[in-house]
Amino acid sequence: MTTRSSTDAARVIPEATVARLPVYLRALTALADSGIRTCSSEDLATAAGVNSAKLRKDLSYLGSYGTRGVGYDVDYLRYQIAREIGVTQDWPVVIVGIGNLGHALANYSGFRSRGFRVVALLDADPGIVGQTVAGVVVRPFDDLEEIVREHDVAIGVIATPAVAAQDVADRMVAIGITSILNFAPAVVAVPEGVDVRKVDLSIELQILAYHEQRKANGADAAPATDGGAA
Amino acid sequence: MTTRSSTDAARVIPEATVARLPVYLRALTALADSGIRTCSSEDLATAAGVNSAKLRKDLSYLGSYGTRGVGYDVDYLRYQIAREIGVTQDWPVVIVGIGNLGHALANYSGFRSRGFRVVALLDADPGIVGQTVAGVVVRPFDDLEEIVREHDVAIGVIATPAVAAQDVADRMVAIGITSILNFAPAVVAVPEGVDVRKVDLSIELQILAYHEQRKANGADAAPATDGGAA
DNA sequence: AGGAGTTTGTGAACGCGGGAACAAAATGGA
DNA sequence: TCCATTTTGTTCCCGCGTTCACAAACTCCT
Repeated sequence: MTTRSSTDAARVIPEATVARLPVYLRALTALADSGIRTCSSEDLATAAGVNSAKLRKDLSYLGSYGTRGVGYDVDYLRYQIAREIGVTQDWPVVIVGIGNLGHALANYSGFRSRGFRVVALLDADPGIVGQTVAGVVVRPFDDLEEIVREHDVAIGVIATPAVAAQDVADRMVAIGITSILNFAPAVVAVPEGVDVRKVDLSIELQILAYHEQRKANGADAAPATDGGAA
Repeated sequence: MTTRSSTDAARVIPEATVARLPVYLRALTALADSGIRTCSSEDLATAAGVNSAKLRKDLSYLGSYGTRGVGYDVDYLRYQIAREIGVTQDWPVVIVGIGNLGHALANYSGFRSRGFRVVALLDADPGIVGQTVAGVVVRPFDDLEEIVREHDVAIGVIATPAVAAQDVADRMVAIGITSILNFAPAVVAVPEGVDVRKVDLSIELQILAYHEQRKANGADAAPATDGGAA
């Protein structure tokens, strides 16, 4: 129905679908590494831990990249999803706050292999600035603007203590960063047009604790889990 | 309508609400630390970064803990939410996989301060076993069962490489762990009754990248026949 | 005491996402 | 060529979650 050329970026993809595309991408990479060239929606859905109908609907938002009666070409679909997400190119990223978590993030190889390149590590603590982490020298937080301009950075990662998070976010936004991944246990407010995603380690544990408590409390039934695999 | 006593655990709280309760808890703690004794739903909603109507509806699933015309008693509400989530007691947790991320998790003070106690660090690598991390000696993965029985552990954290994740999960489930927090970039399948939550660092970045790409691609411009080639 | 002003708790409308079921399209065999 | 088989792409329906809007309940001032 909709005329969609291969460079048509005007289609609207539901948020829920966008959040699953990286999972499909990972599953496809795993399949490709196993030497599998073609797969059905059922196969891929199993590998990704979702329902096959949901998978097909998700993929249909991207276009018709499968062949009825046959399935999907693993490499082709992988490329199409990568292109849609935008990870065929490398995204430069800065990490602010080189504590325990920042350390781990700087060393995380999954970033580079999935389309991201850490161009700088920043910290406000003079005791940390100058240290070498993951082969990179930690620079003072005030260098943020220079680094962002030099590498045209659009994505920033906050791994500072909670109290510093809002300040860092404000500074990032002022300099032109438009996407923030926040690991600090704090709500950061940003103006319209800036995306923030948050990852809170203890919140995830608390959610598990809630369900765990209910299991223990006898209760009536199993608390429907989110992605419980079959 | 529903008769709800303070110890009634049969009420069903929507998943979306459960996921926000820890955020409210954090916001309340922040308010309490600022010396604020009472707050309105508007205040708390702002602090938590949500809509006040949503906040009130969420809290209404727990009971009527506010006072009309006045607001909420910060400490009282905080206790009620903590009790509902189940973090008035301490939950013992084991962390498997003491690489970069496991290291950071072991050192993360937010766990202990929010109701969780890391009772053991485990790794399958003999080169890591025996090291002291966060004041705890890393033990061999095979000690899992002994530790889980000794401390009555219900929650396990997986911070291993992707290939090991499913094995570790299977082992955890076999031993009786019923809640898993998975940091490995892999889908883990578990039987019914076991809860799994996953945190994938690069997936979060990929979601940001998708939106970033769309911002760059001519944004919301009217979808002319030709995809904006600007 | 009574009314004005606040703020909570909730009923109802609405929109999004999930899942089943089916039509459309491709392959392969007779 | 034509039919059976397979698997995708899509439509329809349902349930959950979000939001609006308002009645109920409490305080404070006169």
